[in-house]
Amino acid sequence: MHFSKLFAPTLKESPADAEVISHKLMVRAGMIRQVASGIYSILPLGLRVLRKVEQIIREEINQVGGQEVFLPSIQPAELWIESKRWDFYGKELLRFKDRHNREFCYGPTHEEVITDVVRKEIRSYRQLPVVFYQIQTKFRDEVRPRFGIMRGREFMMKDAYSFHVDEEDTQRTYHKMAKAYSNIFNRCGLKFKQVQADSGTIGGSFSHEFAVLADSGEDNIGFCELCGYASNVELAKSKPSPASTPQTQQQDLKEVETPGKKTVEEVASFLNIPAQHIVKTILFENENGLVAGLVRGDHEINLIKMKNLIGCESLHPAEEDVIAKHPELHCGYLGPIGLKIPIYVDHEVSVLHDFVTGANKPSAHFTGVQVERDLKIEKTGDLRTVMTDDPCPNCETGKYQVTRGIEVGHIFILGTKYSSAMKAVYIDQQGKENPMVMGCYGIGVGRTAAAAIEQNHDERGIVWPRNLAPFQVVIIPVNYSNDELKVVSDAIYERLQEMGIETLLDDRSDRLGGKLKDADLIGVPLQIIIGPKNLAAGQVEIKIRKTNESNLHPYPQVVEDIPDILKSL
RNA sequence: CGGGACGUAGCGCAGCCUGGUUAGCGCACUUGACUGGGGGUCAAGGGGUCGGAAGUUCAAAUCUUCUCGUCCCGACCA
Repeated sequence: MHFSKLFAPTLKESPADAEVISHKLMVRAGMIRQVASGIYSILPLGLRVLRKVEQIIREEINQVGGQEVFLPSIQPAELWIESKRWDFYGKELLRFKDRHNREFCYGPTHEEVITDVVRKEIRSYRQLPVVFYQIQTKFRDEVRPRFGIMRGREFMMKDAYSFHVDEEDTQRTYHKMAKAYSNIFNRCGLKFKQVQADSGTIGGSFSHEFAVLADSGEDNIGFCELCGYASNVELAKSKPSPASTPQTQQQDLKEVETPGKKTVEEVASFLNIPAQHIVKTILFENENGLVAGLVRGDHEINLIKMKNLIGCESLHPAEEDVIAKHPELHCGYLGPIGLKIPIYVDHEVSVLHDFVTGANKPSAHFTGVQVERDLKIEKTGDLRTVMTDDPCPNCETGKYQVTRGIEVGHIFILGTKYSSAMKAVYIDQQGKENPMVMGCYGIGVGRTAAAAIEQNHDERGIVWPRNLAPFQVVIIPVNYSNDELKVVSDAIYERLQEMGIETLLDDRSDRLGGKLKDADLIGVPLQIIIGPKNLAAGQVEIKIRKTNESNLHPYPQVVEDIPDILKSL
């Protein structure tokens, strides 16, 4: 490709509306342009990268028996009504009507459609298992799209679905798929972790996320370097402390005045005690009304764990106006004693003695609170979000590291949720009808490319992992209008093309500085710089983008070495 | 959905508070010349419904109201 013919509108300055580095660099490198909030046009350089990701995905998913299909982006409401998700999915589902006034949606995911295909065509256990996948544009009307292509509303996704006779067989495919995912992200040159994850609204029995470790990630990942345990903090288990016996005699319950001291920090410094000796009470609302969660003052309560412990349908932090309807509730002075709603307690609280809680009246707290003596507990369990340096729940001496992660892949075992609702059944060996057991496996294609930039960039621009680079080599003649430089540049270009190496020839009339800046920005792994002085000495300069290392090599022999140099990167 | 901010040339911004001829700057763009190893120099140019609508005023980029768009924080989220 000649650079003069490539549509790569590079920018010197970062766009004002970009926040994270991958977004800035993708726009600056001329890979993408925004069309509307969360909706982007992918320009040639961007598409080349996405195609690389797609191809890697195809190869690995084919390898584990996936068959590629292409399902409609527009889906009829009937299927979603059948699966009960038409009402459940909410505003994120983009809905509209056709000219006959029939309702449709733009597919945010494709369980319904693929299940519909399978139920119509597959009858017997002999035809199972099957794995289908597609790479398709999805639309989710996110409340807040951000970070460019990383969290767009419209986005490219690989989604795969598997159908099985039973859970055990589903697990076999699930594990194969997990391995394929590891291969994919390794080939993409990413540092990632496979972590336990919440299955969210897709539903199902268990699931793993593939998280690329990067500060700009929106998830928190907890992992133990010693034993390898890794989980999204949404459900990362906390290790219960052993029950302790009080060193002195139990204190008596005592009410103290704490005017204006509402936060844990304020109360801790006012009473001159550590935050660990305070227990905070957090109000939530579920389908049955208000409930309270208790965690230690220095801990954060975890909504998902709370929901799981209660076993309720929905759970969210109590709204202010709901709290306002209860005159006995005083925010800042909430406490479990005398509270007339179900109380759920973190197990770290249950081993405490002589702690402080709100007194359920303005400007007062209790000290000397004892769990056994003073609290009426609905249930105790793991309620808090783990933090760095917390003990690992899985091994003896390990500790949690908590870092940010970008969720690039997610795999689920769905069970029979969709097959039951939509009657996707097979006949087993006994001639009996059973719902198929399903698995589902997604990868964000654009997000994977963006995550690769988050992990591989420097102050000059993108440093593409070799397998994702839009071009492997860029040839930069210092002055292409100089005949000798042009002849050599063209010759190298021709030869590399013959060798099947994706090469960009910067034939533009720009000055060298500009061409180098663009090459750095775009992130092509190898630069071949051809200048008059070096060439007169029979040499060309080879520069490695990643390390900025630059070496002179004899021309023309060096051209034949390029494949090896690339492999060594 | 709650809170905050922004919208002026392709991009990045100033001007607005305190209304007053032809609305500026940098980059980019066009033409020419000189240049040619990290965005060079000089000269000459082109490009604007100041997001939109209504209002206040002798006069609106500037003040008011409404509206649309975009971004940030939060809530939410395969």
